[in-house]
Amino acid sequence: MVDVIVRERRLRWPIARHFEAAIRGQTVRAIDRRAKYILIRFDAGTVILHLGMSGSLRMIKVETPPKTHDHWDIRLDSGWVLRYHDPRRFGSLHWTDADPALHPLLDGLAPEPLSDDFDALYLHRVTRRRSVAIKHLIMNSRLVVGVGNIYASEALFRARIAPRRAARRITRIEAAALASAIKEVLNEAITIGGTTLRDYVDADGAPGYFRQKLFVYERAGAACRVCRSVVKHFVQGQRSTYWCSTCQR
DNA sequence: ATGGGCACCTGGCTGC
DNA sequence: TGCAGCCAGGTGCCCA
Repeated sequence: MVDVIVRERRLRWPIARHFEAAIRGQTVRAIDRRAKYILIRFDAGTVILHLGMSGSLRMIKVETPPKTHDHWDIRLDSGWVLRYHDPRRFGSLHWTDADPALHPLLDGLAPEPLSDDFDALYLHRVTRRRSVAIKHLIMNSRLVVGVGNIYASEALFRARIAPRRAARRITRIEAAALASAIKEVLNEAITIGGTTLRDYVDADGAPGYFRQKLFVYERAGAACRVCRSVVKHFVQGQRSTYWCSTCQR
């Protein structure tokens, strides 16, 4: 049976008034994930949470005093607490008593990138008749999920595709290379614990080591690890893009 | 339907 | 040392 303490309701969306009452006294049945949303399933419904840019979850003992930006706790009978910390408050916390797949935040999300549903054929199909830059497209969660700003640049580098290319100009062969590159980048990053740029740590406090594997992200001005040309940087849709104009076409 | 831009925040770093 | 300005790992929403 869990108890819930909310200290700060003002996340990306305000935490609903009925949130605590909805889950108090229930038992956690399963933990799942859809795109970057974490799902905590109870008998009567599901908690849907997102870490945003700066959110983190930690299991701590109940007597540990909360720090600044520790916005909510889910307290377990065992004396352990799942505590959410998020300085920028871009994360979110929702409750649904319906099928979470039908929740507005999850309904309409693209297939899981590591599943068989996400493949060359799918990616080629969704790029048809779209003029948006390919980098922008692979960060659109209705078409591709799991690819944030770092992995977008990295996947395009591996697929040798220039980030500003119009999606509709991507060939079948390139779509295949890109779908593979996305799977590869995500799999490798997950295996070594993600990407720590500044302060990201996992649940045990360990940093992710994918930063050492980055080919272009945050390497502007440095030599391309493949061809030794200078890695370039520009701002695309308010986000930093990094690429090698020799390797990527 | 698609695409572009903005919004939500704090903190860390840089340069004056 | 202080402070202003800029940038950041995400993504939904509004408007053209």
